[in-house]
Amino acid sequence: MTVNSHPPESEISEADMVGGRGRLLQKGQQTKNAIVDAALGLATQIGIEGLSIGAVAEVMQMSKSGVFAHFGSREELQISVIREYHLRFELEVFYPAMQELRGLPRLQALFSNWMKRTSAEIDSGCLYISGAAEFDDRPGPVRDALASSVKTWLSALHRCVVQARESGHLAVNTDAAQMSFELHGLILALHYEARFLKTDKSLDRAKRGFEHILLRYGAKPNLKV
Amino acid sequence: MTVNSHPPESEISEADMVGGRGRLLQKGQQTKNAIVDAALGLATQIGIEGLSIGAVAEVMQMSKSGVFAHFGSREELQISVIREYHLRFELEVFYPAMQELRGLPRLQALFSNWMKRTSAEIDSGCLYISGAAEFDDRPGPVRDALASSVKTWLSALHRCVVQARESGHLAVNTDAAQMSFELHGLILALHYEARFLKTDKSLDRAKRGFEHILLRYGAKPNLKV
DNA sequence: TGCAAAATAGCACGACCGTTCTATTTTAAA
DNA sequence: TTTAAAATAGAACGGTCGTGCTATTTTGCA
Repeated sequence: MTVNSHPPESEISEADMVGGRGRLLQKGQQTKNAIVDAALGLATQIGIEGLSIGAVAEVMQMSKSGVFAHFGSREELQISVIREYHLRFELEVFYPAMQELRGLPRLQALFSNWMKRTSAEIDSGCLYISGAAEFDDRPGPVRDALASSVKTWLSALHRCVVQARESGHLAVNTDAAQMSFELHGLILALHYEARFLKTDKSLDRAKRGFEHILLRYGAKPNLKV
Repeated sequence: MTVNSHPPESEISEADMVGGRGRLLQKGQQTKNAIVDAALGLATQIGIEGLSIGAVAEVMQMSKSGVFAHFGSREELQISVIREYHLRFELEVFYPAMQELRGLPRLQALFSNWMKRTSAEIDSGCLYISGAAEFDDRPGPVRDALASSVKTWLSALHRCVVQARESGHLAVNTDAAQMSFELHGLILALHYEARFLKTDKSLDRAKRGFEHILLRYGAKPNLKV
C-alpha cells in the first residue's frame, strides 16, 4: 500500500483527517476524534455518568485498553466529550446567530437555533441539561467543565440581551439577567416536555413563550419569528 | 423485655409505627418504610439510576439481601422511592394549596409551595427533574412510574389554572396549557440555576417571572405574592 | 528499508453490582 | 410457652466497571 492510498475499510471521514491548520492528523489523533465522537453519541443517550469505556470500545470495535490509552482516565474522556459538545453547540447555535444583526435579530436567531437544537434531536438529549441533573451534587473536574461551558453560553445569551436593549430593541429598563432566566426556563420546559413527557406542540409553546417575553420587555413586534 | 417496652436503640420514629388506619404496623412494614425513606434520601442526591441496594443497606446498617428481600428487585425499590416522593410532593405542595380559595389564590399558593420545595432543599434535588433527565431515553416501568407522577402533578396545575380563568381571575382567553408550560419553565430554571450553577437570587428571578406571567394572563394585581 | 515510537490488544486485578440460595434469627399468633 | 412464619444475614455467582501491566502490531520518519 502506498503512502497516499485510501485505507479500503476506514470508517473515518475526510473531515477527521485534517486539523485546524490543514495539517494531516496523525493516526492516533484521528482515532481519538472518532472515539470522542462515538462517546458523545453515547453520552447524549445514557448520560455522562453512564458513559463507560467498555461501551465506547464496543461501538468503536476496539479493545477497552486501546480506548483507555487515549485518555488515561474515564474522567478525562468525559471532559473531552463535554468539550466536544461545547464546540458543536457553538457551531450550531452561537456562530450562525452572530451573522445576524446585533440586537433583537441576533437574539431571535440565538433562541431559534437553541430551540431547534433542543427539540429537533429526538434521540439525543442536551448534555447541558442532563449533565446538570447528574452533577449538581457531585463536585469534581467533570462538573467544573460542564458548569464552565454552560456559564459561557449563558453569558453569551445575557450579552446578546444587553445589546438588544442598548440597540433600542428592548425597553431601556430591561433586566437582562431576569430576561435570560425566563428564556432559559422556556428551553428547559421544551426539553422536559418534548423529550421526557413526549408532549407534542412543545415547540409551539416555547415559541409562543418567547413572543410573550419579547412583548413583556418591550420588543417592537415588527420582526418575523 | 416486656411486650410494650420501648426497644432501647430503635431509630424508628413513632410516626413510622402506625399505619393509615392507626393499626400498629408489623415489624417488616416499619423496616420497609425506613428503607424507602433512606433510599429516597440517597436517590435525591445521586439519582434514581445511581441508587444501589448496597448503598441503601449500608445506610440502614443491614445486609444487602435483607434490603433486597423487601422489594424483590432494584426496579421495585426505585418505583417505591418514586411513589414515596409523589406522596411527599402532594403533602408539601398540593394539599396545603388546596386550603386556599379556588382560583388565583390557590394558583399562587401552588406555585409558591412548588418554588419553596424546589429551592429550599439545598442538598436534595427534585426527583421529577433529575429523573426526567435520567429516563428520557430509557423505557420501562421506572420511567412509567416517574412520568405518571409528573403528569398527575402537571394536570393538577393545569386544572388550577383553568379554575382561575373560570373564576374570572385570569383573562377569559387564557391558554391554560401555555401558561402551565411557562410556569413549569420557571421552576426548571430555578432548579437548574440554583442547584447546578449555584446562582443566587434565582428564587427572586422565579418570583418575578411568576408575576410577569400573571400580568400577561390578565391577573388583577390586587393579591399579595 | 530499517527502526524507534506510537498505538493497540490481551490479560488480570480488585471493587461493586443485582440476584439467588440457604441458614439463622426474630417476630407474632396460638 | 410453643411454633410456624416472617425477617434478616451470609456467602456465592456471573457480570461490568476502571485501571495497570505487558506484549504485539502499526505507524511515520531517517
